[in-house]
Amino acid sequence: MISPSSYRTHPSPFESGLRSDGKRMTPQRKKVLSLFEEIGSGIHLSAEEVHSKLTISGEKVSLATIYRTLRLLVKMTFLNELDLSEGGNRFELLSHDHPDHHHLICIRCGRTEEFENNEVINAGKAAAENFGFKLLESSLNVRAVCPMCLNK
Amino acid sequence: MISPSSYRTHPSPFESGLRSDGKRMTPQRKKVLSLFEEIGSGIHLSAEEVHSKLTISGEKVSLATIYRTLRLLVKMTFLNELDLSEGGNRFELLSHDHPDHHHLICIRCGRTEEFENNEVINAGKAAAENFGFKLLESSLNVRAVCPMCLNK
DNA sequence: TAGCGTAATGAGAACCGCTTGCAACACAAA
DNA sequence: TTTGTGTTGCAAGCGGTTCTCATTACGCTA
Ligand SMILES: [Mn+2]
Ligand SMILES: [Mn+2]
Ligand SMILES: [Zn+2]
Ligand SMILES: [Zn+2]
Repeated sequence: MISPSSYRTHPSPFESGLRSDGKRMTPQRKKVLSLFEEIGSGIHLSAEEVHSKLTISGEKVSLATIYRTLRLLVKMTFLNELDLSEGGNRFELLSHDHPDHHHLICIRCGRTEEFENNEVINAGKAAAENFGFKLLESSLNVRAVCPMCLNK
Repeated sequence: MISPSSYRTHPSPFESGLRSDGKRMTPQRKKVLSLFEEIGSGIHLSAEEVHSKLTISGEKVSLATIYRTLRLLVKMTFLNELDLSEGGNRFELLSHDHPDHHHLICIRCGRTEEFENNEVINAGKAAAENFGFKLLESSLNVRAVCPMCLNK
């Protein structure tokens, strides 16, 4: 008789990515990626926010490990790292439907909206090409004040 | 007879801007702005770089004063502050011929090229408008690898 | 399923860019 | 010159991130 635990379940893309590189799956790594997958795309969290969200829901992962894991997840292209300025870098689930979006940030309250724009993508491509650079990524940050912060 | 020192020379825009705000002109402030004016626009210096350039040319200005002065010059719109990522913010002379340019940065050696693109400016305007935000500024940073860093 | 080699973690120190508190200093108005 | 207050230099402090190192634990192998 085959016990339930002996079923060989498909390793997740995360797990197989790790394995193929001599790295290991750990509960901490699972928790960090799951957090992003549960809250979905369009949310931009700082390392501290990831830490406190996990802590609040009873999971204990040290801040050092969170930083290490975020770096790893960015390198593995599960997450995207954003430099929106003001209080630390932020991370978001890399959504394959909206890979190249940009950000509109309220400098007062931090509210962040996303938008897509092909001209911006093309502008980045064109600039890199003109100077003979190999393009990696281009990011447009629009700093502004949101309606709520405007009238008060 | 009028002695040479009694000629009242026109105060610079910098000096009159300061005066009109109850602030004072100081040798330190002159030195920092002069450095930027001498090297011209299109050069992006970190606070540390400003400090070492002044130190090398025999001028002694403390790093704290340099940070304070850079902040002041940004507020007075003589300088522009850039967040190109990697090792501290950078400052450049605000050139009135190229006020709204963008940056192409080599992530290996730091080489930075400037380019202008109206579609990008319009994309920022449009995004702010769509969400009812009041636009402050928008900056496109293109991260790439320069030709020199590519072949080695 | 126990043993083992090595990757990963947690805790805290260190680091980096930047800001701030404070006493000494120096512009500029009278 | 005197005086008031803005500015400076120094050193301590701070927030975000990385590093060091002893301990833990993943997962391969027998
Ligand atoms: Mn986003
Ligand atoms: Mn520039
Ligand atoms: Zn707001
Ligand atoms: Zn380069």
